[in-house]
Amino acid sequence: MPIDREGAAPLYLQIAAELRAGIKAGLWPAGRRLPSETELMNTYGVARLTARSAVRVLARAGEVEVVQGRGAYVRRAA
Amino acid sequence: MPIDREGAAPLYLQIAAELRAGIKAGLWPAGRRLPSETELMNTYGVARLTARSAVRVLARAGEVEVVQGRGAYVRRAA
DNA sequence: AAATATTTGTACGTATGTATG
DNA sequence: GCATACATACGTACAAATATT
Repeated sequence: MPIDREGAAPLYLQIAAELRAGIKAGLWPAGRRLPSETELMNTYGVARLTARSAVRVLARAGEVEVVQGRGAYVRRAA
Repeated sequence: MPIDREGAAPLYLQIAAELRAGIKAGLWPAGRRLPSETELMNTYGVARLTARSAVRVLARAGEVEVVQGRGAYVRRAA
């Protein structure tokens, strides 16, 4: 599902939703690393800040753990 | 020509231009290695990312070839 | 062979400036 | 003014490839 640049929701929330859907679908199981910010930039055609903001949404919600120099890792569901 | 931090052009483009000028002036002939990213950092007083970005400009243009663990080598003009 | 140093590659953290709605 | 979004730039950390000792 491509992101909608005209649409209502902010890009970073759309991407966050995509990531959530991917996690739920088992695309990235617990312990797996999410795509890097650079990969998200390329995948969605957004700036790094936007990619970061998306990942941060999941991090704040405790769904992933972000580690400097490594990446964002999926936490096992509680 | 020192780089201009206030100026219009982004630092990495200014440095890229400097490197191009050096190549054209024969400072680094074909096959020679450009200064390393660390050297560029020190020479221009910039961060590594900025030095990298400058070299990448030339690499994308096919003017140099970058090899991990070695450096950026000047290609002979076509 | 092994250890160390050099150099590029990748990745996140942070800050600032600009533009738009 | 504020939130969103892009671009630039510095900082930090670690991995991978290469070169040297």
